[in-house]
Amino acid sequence: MRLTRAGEYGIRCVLYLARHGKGTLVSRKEIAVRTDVPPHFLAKIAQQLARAGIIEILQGANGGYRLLTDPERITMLEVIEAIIGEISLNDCVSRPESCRISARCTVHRVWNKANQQLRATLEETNFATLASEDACCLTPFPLAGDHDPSMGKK
Amino acid sequence: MRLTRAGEYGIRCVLYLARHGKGTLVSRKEIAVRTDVPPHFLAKIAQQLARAGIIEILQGANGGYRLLTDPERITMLEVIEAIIGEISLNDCVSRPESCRISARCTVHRVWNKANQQLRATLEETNFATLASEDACCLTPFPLAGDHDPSMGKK
DNA sequence: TCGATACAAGACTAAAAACATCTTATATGT
DNA sequence: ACATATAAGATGTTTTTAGTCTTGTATCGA
Ligand code: SF4
Ligand code: SF4
Repeated sequence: MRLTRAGEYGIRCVLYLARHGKGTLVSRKEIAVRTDVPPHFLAKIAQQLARAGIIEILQGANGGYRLLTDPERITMLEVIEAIIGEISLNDCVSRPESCRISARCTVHRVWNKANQQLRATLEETNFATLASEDACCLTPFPLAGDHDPSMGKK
Repeated sequence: MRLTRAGEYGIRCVLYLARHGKGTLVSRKEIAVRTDVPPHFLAKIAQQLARAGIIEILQGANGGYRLLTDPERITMLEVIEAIIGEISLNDCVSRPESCRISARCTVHRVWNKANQQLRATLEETNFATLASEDACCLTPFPLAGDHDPSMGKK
């Protein structure tokens, strides 16, 4: 009953990009270092985010990732489900046919309700809100100026 | 982001017992067969439920399990957390120290809220309600009379 | 145009968790 | 005493998670 590491990393990535604004290109290395995510793992996560239409990936020298949408139009639910698939607290929530009594199961109804409620809460939260509040989801210290010359360089 | 099988099985076990009422002794074999849970797996789950004070286990010939509390005083949250531990949607919810920025992380606050909400929903649901509604969480067909001579026998 | 840089894509591996079973011991009713 | 029932934990299998590695492709700029 917990988020996977990949999901957490996906949120960090999108949040980092959101703080830089829609359309700003940021290198994978910078994101990886600043959000404390293994670079190759981030690559895989980014690909899923790209497939979901949340970010765009630019190849080549000076390549990187950038947000395709305004941060306020990206929800936590979107990002998480792009990475780990649709949230389902119990197997019978996403696949009622997996349990033959699901149609008349009172427990099933509770799970459905809880699941829907959880998804709604995550859908209410957008990345503009997350990024604008005073706190931030990044690891290393120099954050304010957004331009650390040591970043983006080997 | 899902319940484990053990958690699901624990709920089935308690619900089956709840339908028989507090204090009624039911053999492990009967519960296992009727709720479609592997008998040895059920044994382990039952031990956790016993440690949590939800059921009592009687050894010896004609042994079995029985509910210690009135079904209306047992919540889904209790049963689930007796099996899988405290619900925690993200690692930082149960162990804020696992992420050094949790104190000032906006994402962390969303998880906390969602987690609390989920636990509240499960806490609202008790087994008297679950057992009294027309549907039931059991697998085999003969349920009404509660006395199937083929059960409890080898 | 060539080399350096940066990401793509998927194969591969290690570790952990989930799921289940097996074995030996203990308790109880007849 | 014996049959029956669970206790407790060791063991085993499978699946998922987490992370790395390798080979290939795209872009920039000297
Ligand atoms: S018994 Fe009810 S809650 Fe359990 S898996 Fe089946 S439908 Fe879902
Ligand atoms: S960055 Fe925030 S949400 Fe992510 S683990 Fe740390 S505290 Fe939790």
